[in-house]
Amino acid sequence: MCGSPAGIRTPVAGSKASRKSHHLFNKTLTEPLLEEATIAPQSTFSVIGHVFHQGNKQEHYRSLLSVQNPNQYYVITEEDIDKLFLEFEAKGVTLAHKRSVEYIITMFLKEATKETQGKYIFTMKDLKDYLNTLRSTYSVSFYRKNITYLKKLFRIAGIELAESLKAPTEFNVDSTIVTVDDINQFIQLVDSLHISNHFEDQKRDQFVTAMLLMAVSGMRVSELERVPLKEIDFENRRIYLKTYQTKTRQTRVTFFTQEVQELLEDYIRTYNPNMNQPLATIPQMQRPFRRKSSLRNQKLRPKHMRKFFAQEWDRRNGNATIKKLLMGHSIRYDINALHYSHHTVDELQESYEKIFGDLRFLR
DNA sequence: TGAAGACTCCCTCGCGTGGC
DNA sequence: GCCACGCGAGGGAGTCTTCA
Repeated sequence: MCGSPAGIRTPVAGSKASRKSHHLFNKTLTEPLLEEATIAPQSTFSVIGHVFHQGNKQEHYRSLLSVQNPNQYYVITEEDIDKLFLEFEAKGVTLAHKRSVEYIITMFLKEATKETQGKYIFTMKDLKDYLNTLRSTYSVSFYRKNITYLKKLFRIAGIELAESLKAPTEFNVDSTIVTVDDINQFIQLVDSLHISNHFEDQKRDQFVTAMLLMAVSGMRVSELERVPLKEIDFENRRIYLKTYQTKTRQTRVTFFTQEVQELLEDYIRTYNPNMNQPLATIPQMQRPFRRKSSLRNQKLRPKHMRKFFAQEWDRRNGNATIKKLLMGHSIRYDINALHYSHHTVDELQESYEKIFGDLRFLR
């Protein structure tokens, strides 16, 4: 193992350092291969040939190494890393996702390998130690992520260990239960901050309206951010989400209650916001939870509004297929929804009214 | 305040299995 | 051999926290 267990979080988490290390993914391999490279104090390597072998890539790289036991080493080249990221670029993944994979790969290369002129070399023991450290330091889900992208890199590099890497299956599910009372208490808490001048009028109204809109429509925070106010059909209480506005790239329609309709209209009348902008952005929704300790220490977050929608729909015995359609859940394996249970927008809204028509929070 | 880091959520894919 | 089904792995976007 090349790094100390405690060293994983700090050096890589240092954003400046990790940003600098991104040169890994842009550099092309031009240097002579492994000339007089040293891997570890006890192991000396030197180039013994530059002939490209058509067979196993790892054998080829090992053939370039003059070591006592070449088979115990695994080699990752910058070209392998470039190939990994070429795939992401070709797919057009988001910058955030690319960065998160870069972070995982950089962490591995830095902590578990030795770099010599554009080559990253490690042993099985290095890998085992690294994985043990990861497993004991981070959550299961983050450990799983690491396994996923290391496997991908190993496959590209022709490292057979890829097929031996298995991640634990368990993962954490946020099973927070959210009721009308929970949301009422939350609003009271916000109002207490408002009264004590910790919340400006507009901020309070924007925050509460946005939270309730998500609670009654089932929209995600990111979806709320992508819908300009002018695209909300206030009169009919409908929101048509386009492909670029949803997480799943599927269009859908969702609805909101009369109470939220009144809140939205009041907000617009009172503050005259830019109708080309959304009701609230993600930072505007998140910041109060960081800034205000009483909000920070309670259980609800913006994402729980969508959970409330799903849970309250069930508590009121709403139709499961319609819930899927309103929330934008996949119906790929739902034969009923896919082939038989089709609904017009009016029918969906009629069902919505039956279930959520009397839903109110502010009494 | 924005970006990075550390997760969480949930959709899709692929493979194994069992019934016909 | 085909098909339906279930399940776990893979994968990528979303969300929240931390940091400079």
